[in-house]
Amino acid sequence: MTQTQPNVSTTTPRRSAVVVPDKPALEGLEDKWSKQWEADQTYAFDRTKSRAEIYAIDTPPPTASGTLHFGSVCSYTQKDLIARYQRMRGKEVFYPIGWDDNGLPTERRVQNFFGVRCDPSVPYDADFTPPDKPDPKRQVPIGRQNFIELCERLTAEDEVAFEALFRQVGLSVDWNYLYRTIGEDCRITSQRMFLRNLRRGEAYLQESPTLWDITFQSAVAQAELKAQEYPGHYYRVAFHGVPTGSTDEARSADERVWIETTRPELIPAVVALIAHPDDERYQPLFGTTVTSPVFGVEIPVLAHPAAEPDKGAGIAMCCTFGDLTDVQWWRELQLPVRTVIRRDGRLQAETPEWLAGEQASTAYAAMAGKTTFSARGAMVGLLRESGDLDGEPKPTMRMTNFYENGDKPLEIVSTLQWYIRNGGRDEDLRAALVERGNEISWTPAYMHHRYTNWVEGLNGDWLISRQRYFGVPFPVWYPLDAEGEPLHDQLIAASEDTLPIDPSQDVPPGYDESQRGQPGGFVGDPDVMDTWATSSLTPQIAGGWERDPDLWSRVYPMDLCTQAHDIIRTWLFSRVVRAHFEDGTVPWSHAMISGFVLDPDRKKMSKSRGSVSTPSALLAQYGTDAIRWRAASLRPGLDSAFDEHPLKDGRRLAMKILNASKFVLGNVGATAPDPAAVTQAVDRALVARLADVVSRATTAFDAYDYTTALDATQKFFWEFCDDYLELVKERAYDEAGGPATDSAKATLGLALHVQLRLLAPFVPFVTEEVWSWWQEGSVHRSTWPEVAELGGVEGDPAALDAVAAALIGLRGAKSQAKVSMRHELSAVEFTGPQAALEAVRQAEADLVRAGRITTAPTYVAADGELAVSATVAAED
RNA sequence: GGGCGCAUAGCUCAGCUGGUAGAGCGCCUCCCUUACAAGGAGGAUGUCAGGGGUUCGAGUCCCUUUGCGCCCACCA
Repeated sequence: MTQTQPNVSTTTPRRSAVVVPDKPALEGLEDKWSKQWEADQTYAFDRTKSRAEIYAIDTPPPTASGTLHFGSVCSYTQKDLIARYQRMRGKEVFYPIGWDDNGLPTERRVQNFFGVRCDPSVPYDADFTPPDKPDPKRQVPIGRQNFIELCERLTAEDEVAFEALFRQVGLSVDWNYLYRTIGEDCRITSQRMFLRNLRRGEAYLQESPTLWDITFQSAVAQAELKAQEYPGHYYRVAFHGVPTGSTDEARSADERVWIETTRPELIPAVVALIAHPDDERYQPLFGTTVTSPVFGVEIPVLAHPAAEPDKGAGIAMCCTFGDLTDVQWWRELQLPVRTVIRRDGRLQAETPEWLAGEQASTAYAAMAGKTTFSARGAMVGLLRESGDLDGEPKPTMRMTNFYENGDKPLEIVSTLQWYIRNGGRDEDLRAALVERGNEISWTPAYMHHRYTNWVEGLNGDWLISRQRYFGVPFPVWYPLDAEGEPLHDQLIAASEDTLPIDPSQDVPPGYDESQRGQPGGFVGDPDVMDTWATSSLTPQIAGGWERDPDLWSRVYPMDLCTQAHDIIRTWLFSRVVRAHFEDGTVPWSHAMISGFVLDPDRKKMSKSRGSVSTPSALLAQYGTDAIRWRAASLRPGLDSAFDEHPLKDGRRLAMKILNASKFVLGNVGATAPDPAAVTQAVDRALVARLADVVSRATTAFDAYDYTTALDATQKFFWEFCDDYLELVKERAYDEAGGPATDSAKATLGLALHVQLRLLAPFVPFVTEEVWSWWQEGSVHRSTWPEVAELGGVEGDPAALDAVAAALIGLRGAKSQAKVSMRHELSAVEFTGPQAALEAVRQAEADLVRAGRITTAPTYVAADGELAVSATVAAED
């Protein structure tokens, strides 16, 4: 990474000449200034600063596969507000970003984009070119290396486009620190941390039932589940009592036990019937056996408290595996494994060994090789034939687990997988990780509950292996025994100094390539790590952990983590886990959680429903500053419905900044900010009010409350334009000059100088443009305004309100009379409390000119609000 | 079923430690005014979801009901 000295200017010397364009415009500002910022390295991180001077931000690496939607732009902008504020407060902001390009989303995009699919059995083809017209129905099988090359190619293209978009959004990230989660540094970091976890026993390999997506043919983690309603039927099916082992001599072979199931195709995999221990209906059966319908397999009837008496028939068929309750029963009751579902979701082709006898194997042949759906149909036919199906199936909607990006229900398959401990199976660890959550300060505070809730509800460790291709490989090999079977308990871990490695290409120490896959030789771990296993290390990746100890010592633990609330359970939690194990810390002291931007009908925006508002079009139409202004008005944590109307307001503000600044600097000729020249009462009142705004905006920003900071700032700005500017412009124009004119010009210069800086985090392009007309350096490297720089100007903010009310009263008189604002007024009378009248009297000269009052106003003391009456002069 | 959030003008929302209801948009009326017509000025608009309680006083605090949303659990 290149290290460049940023363009820092703590003082903001005025340009020798003020250059104001005749017709200032918003168009082109994004292009102009993003190029200039790059050229000047305005946001480059100065790594010579100490930890205390640095503000470090961990920001989500966006998935470059796919399009960015409006909500993401808002979310990234909200983080950027904090970054820009902290930078202006004098912090050296460490604000890197990366692309999360490995993982299933990329693979899926590549499959669709090129019309291919990965088949590891296909050999590498150096001359492979993807089909001209991708056919989603007939994806071309290609080898693993070819597939990875296509992933590399497409992500590289996507990332170029993404960087351009992010620059257009005006994020003040330091692009010199850009990382890719599939890049070499990331692979090293990810593998190194895995090896550390492995050495300490925090990562382990285990064969166990796993939630399995049959479409992607990979295990998925608990955090990636979504529960959805899925239509099905209840089938009432008979199991048969048998005399053997029965305590009840009266039982006969045709005695029936009725169960209800939604998955009759799993009857070949049944290992027990289970009812609640207190369920009187089934107590006589506990300890006996029954036989399954059609197949006649003898299975025990057992008691377990997880069985619910009021569900179905109250007695359940336990299969390996139909659902997570089956897994619990299998584990706690020590039942055998009888797997019939293959990893592709079909029933296995060969008749399982426990289905003994002619009848059973004939029956199974009707289901073999079929999908669960077809096999279910076949099984129902068999049950009807044997008379073991009672009545007609009853339709039902049941909640079923899906992979969050999948559309077929998950199966449960017993497989060998890598896990990282996360407290899901360990009370002490869980408590420690809950405690880590308490060490973080949360914005909004209630998001902390989401974290605690999730950690306390974990029911298993974190499954990190995926049976996929485009990801970080596990840096381990396994020796093969004399039969060529891998010895998983004797794994060979790579040493840290050889990373990154790919065990399918690299050879473990003591072996050579010819021994790969040979009996007595070795084999590489075939899986890759899940995306989250790598992105859980973004603080380490960005901060140079083990790669750049000097950098690491200056940025870690970081100050801020920013993200949306949907990934608290994944990204946020997983980073806490990794940091807890490696460093015994939380990775950052503060978490700011953003909400979603929803469809206008308040549904979650989704690409499939075609409702994603493309940010590019909106950015082009309204300008980046308008979009950012909108983002800044969305409070952390709260979802909001997409609405195009406010974007116009944002644009209006940006235009107003441009025009008001042009007026103040060009037409009026405001002078350099100089508090000492502010002498007039109304001018002092304005500065006093501005001091209050500075104070409020600063307090709000310090509390990550950017909406309040924006609110206070823009409210003042509009009043500044509508009232103060209108009021004093004649005085400021006055060619005769004098202290009163000097005071107006100085006040305008001072107010603009402060307001541009208050607005800079929100609308960086237009403020930078105006700043460049009269100041040196970037407004984004100038110092955040402080009350002290207003020179202790004493003023009464209430006086400003009184004068503004007077001016509004004068305009109201003209508006009611339906005449132009240029029209003259006479017989003006101000009525109100003494203090307000006094303030108005002090600004009388300004009011007379601004209101075109032709006769001396009169003042009448009275209770209540300040009121104005006036006579509109007759039309000419 | 557990947890969290929300309910204020037609719309989107602000109202901090309780003290006479606010903003923007939209709407109505007016104004081509030498910063701004993709503008400007003026104006109207509310049983603060319902019901209790504390208090001199409640949009704000407590209890409760209802409705909506999110997270988690729910697969026989």
